[in-house]
Formats: sequence, C-alpha cells, structure tokens
Amino acid sequence: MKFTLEKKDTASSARAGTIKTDHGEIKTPIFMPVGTVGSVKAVHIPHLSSDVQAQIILGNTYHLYLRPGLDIIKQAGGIQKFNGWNRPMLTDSGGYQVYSLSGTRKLKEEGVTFQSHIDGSRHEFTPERVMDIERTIGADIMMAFDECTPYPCDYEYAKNSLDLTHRWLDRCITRFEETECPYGYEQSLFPIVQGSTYRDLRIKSAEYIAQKGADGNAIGGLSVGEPHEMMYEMAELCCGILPSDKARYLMGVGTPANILESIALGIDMFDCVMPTRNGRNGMIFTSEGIINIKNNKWKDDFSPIDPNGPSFVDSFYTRAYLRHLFAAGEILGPMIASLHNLAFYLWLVGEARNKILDGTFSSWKDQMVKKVATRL
RNA sequence: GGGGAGAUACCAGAGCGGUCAAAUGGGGCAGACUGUAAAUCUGUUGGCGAAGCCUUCGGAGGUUCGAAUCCUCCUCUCCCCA
Repeated sequence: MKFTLEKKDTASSARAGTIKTDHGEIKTPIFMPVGTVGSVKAVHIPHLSSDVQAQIILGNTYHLYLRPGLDIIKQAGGIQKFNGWNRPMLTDSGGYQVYSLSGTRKLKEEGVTFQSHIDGSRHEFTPERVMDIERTIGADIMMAFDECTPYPCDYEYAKNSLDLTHRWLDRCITRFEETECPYGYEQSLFPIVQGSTYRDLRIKSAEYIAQKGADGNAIGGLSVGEPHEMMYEMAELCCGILPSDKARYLMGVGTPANILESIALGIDMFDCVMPTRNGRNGMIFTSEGIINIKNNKWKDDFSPIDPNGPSFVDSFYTRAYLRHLFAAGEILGPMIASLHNLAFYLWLVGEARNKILDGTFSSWKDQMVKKVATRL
C-alpha cells in the first residue's frame, strides 16, 4: 500500500490523504468498522459499502484463526473472497487479546499461549506464527504482534513490555519479509507504538518504530481506561515523531469527539467497536449528540432517528419505533442502530476530510466536538 | 346445593411467629461499554433519608413481648362433585 499526503491543515496537525491498496483506495482520515470474525456485527456486507460508505474494515487474527480456521479461509481464497467484501481490509494481530483475554493466556518471550474462549484449547501465538496467519487471512494491512498494556500500568512493566513488543516487531518484520501473500496481491505490515502513558517510553517506542520505514504506523495501548487528556497527550507526542509521509493509525479509538480531537493531532486512521457494540446496546451517535434510545423519553418521539443523518434508516425510522424495537428485544433494533452509527462515523470523518481540504477544519472541529459529546 | 384450594410489591411467585420492606423470575427505570470472550454486563424498582424512621402481604377484629405467617368473621377468586 501507499499513503499519499494530500493536504495539511494550517491551524492544526490534521491531514487529508489517500491510501492505495490492491483492493482499492482509502480516503483519509478514515474510520474502519470492526469486523472481528469477518463480519461487522448486525450489518450486511453490501450495506457497509452502500449505506455506511465504509472503505476498509477490520478482521481479527485470533478470532479468525480459531474460527473458521485457516484451511477454510485459504480455500475461500482469502478473507475478502470469503465474506464478499472485495475492498481493503486490515487484520489486528491478537495483540489486543493479550490485553482483553489476560485472564486466560500466558505471556512469554517466545510468544503468547491463548486458551480459546470457544472451547478452552490452547494455541501458541508467536510473532512468526501471527505473520503466517495474517498472510493466510489475506488482509491488505497486517498488524504486528504486540502486547497492549492495561491502564494503569506501572513503569517497570510498561518498559519491559515495550522492549518485548519491539523484539517481537523485529521478528514480525523478518518473517513478513521472508513470506508473501498467498493470493498474489500486496500486503503491508504496520508496527505499533506502545509505552503506556509514559512520555519517555512513548518517545523511545515511536523513534524505534519510525526508523522501520513501514507504510503506516500505529499507536496502540491507548483508550484502555486512561483519561482522555492523557490519551491525547500520548497521541500528540507520537505524531510528532512518526513520519508525516506515512499513515498514522490510532488503534481502538473511539468516541466521535475522540476521533475529531485525534484527527487534529495528525491521526489518519481509526477503528473502534463503539458504533457497533454500543449501538447494539441502544446508544445512537448523531451530529446533535448522543441518544440512549432505550430511555423512556423517546417513547413518543415520532421524529426521525437523525434528521440530518446520512443513512436511509435515519429518516425511514422514528425514534419511538427504534425504542420500541429495543424494548421488544427485536433484532432489527441493533441492526438499525449499528447501520446508523457506522454511517454517522463515516460521515464524520468524511466531513473532517472535506473541512481539511477546504481549510476550515479547526473551527468546525471545535464546534462539532461539543455537539457530538452532548447527551440528548 | 356439597366438598376443597387460595387471596403477598407492576406481573408471576416463594415465604408459613421474630434474622421480612418481604427470595426468585419477568416487566419497568437508569447506567456502563473505546485494536469485540458482549444482541453483553451492572444498579435500582413502598416513602423520606447518613445511620434510621414511617406506612405495607384481600378487608375488619383478635391472640402474642412480637404476625405476611396463628384464630374469628367478611369479601372475592379458582377447582371438583351434584
């Protein structure tokens, strides 16, 4: 893949760019819907491109390896052939599962042994193994295997973990360079900056990652419970060190406000389960603020879900009806909410891009951050 | 007409002399969720409040230091036999 910087904002560090992959182009800044098991939960694949306007989606190495397994994905001809999304994809490496499944895994120098959340069987993930799996899954962008540290995290642990992540990165790069995509198109490898919330560790990590010359660089280990200001501070610090001619990806972020603030710091790519998971749980993000559609106050609100929303569901369904669907436990509720939230997220980053291109990003961003964080 | 069972908080339904403002479900109300072990999880659901106090278990009386729990009558439901 190739990242091209198109325009840099003057009043902030925001940028607009284009990522070219063999599965198509991605206009940045971009939000990437999370499709852990090869499916963005509750959303049809064709709707991701038509209604949501998604340009790239995620898959997860750990989950796809466990189910359906590499044989099936290989037989299908890669993940995009398997799920029908013939556009760019990115696979997370399982590094987040080192964090989220910390109770059922063992971490060593060599790698991590996970105990499957599905059947309890044990599986060893080494950096080399993860590269092989990600090659087989076939996403355009592969993430390096890292340890996502928790918050809070004491300095010693963060420092040692960081060094381990760097050693793993070198092993990932070696294996990555020894192998190739089994399906004939190009795959890229993104390294990941760690260092918890410590400035010196983040600097050390960003400098280490920067000199690897990867097509894009990720910042991980944030949005794991630390205060927002701390997250922004770390992101800003990393953006100042990571090369400006390469894509920057802030992993796992975040709320609409988080995304806008991070775009202003120079981030190009985002992913987060929030629009889908929170959507399934009744949280609706709109340009006017956040709605908990399960709340009693919406029971007789027959106005559109989001009068200015970009998706057909926004004006087709009313708030009262959507609340009814949630109250009744109807599957259609989470489907509508997921579609709406994703379309809103993609609209938001698309607008951010437009504002960067026409030079009005900063003032628009300040105004928008307030609105999207409002509780309606 | 005869015999039997029962009436408990929004609903269903435990409790059968004190540790009961009353289990458990459901429903209601609210909250959480940030590289997805999540269509999940948590709190709350008589009234005010910090402890605590006040009014509750069909209705009216009674027994007892103490009753949702025991007794009497009343009202109402359901079942069986004629």
